[in-house]
Amino acid sequence: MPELPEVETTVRGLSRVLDGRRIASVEARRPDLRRPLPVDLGQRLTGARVIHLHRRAKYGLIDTDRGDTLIFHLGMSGRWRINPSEIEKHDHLLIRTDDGTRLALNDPRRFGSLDLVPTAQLAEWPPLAALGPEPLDLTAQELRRRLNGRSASIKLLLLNQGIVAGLGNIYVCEALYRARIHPNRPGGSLSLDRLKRLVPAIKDVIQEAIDAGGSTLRDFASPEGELGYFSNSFAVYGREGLACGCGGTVRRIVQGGRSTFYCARCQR
DNA sequence: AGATATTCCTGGAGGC
DNA sequence: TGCCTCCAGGAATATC
Repeated sequence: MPELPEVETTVRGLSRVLDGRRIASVEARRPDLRRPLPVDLGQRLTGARVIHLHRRAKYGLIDTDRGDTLIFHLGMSGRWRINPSEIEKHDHLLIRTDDGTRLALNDPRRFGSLDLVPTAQLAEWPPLAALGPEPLDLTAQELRRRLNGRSASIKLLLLNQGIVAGLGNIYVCEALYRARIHPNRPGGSLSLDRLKRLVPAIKDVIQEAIDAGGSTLRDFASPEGELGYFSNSFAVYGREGLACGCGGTVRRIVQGGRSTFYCARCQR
């Protein structure tokens, strides 16, 4: 499931083939993903030159010299394929550049999105404006301020993109494990000392995953198609019933309708 | 306002 | 083998 590290890996991969290139053609093969695609997507992108690619939380941002930014979100199952040998089922958007590179955005579950926003108005675009800080920029003091007064579990609060932006289920589970914090702890009750364990744990797990080129669960592949390998490094995620290094056993509970994996012995 | 539940979608896994 | 049910999950939306 693409979280921040997978999106970062995707943006870096796309950057290698898109940065500086002119978009020769755009083909939307269906009118919507989770939302309708911009009706003028092809018209506004065709002929534009890509001048910068970047990322905010789990959004990939492609700036063009026409003053527009193409914003993609990979949802649950989205991935970009570069120079695919053939069009596959669920290739919803096709882009060809002036040097003949072909890109296909493939998203079977269609939880992803595509938007086109004037670059000058990016900061005010509601989905971006609502985001909390990047986890790699976070401090314990800032997180404490954002958790202050919140009674919901730290697990669910870390999934809230308005508090910290870019974390998903996998990396929240892994970060809480590394910080030895029980996922059910009310977020507002965590001491500054515990947040001083948690914030570096978040940064470490995110950075390690970026360095590993993104993890792969079922359906993530970096744009070139090679699989990331961080999933081999999960300490708790998807490991229900297996042993923790402390001698405890990894448990699975459901919070907010989604699975949380943790060790009840070392996470308190 | 915050907490909680529901919704979207497909493919893969597991049961029988 | 085939049919069925369940599950995965990000974020918008609805409801209390």
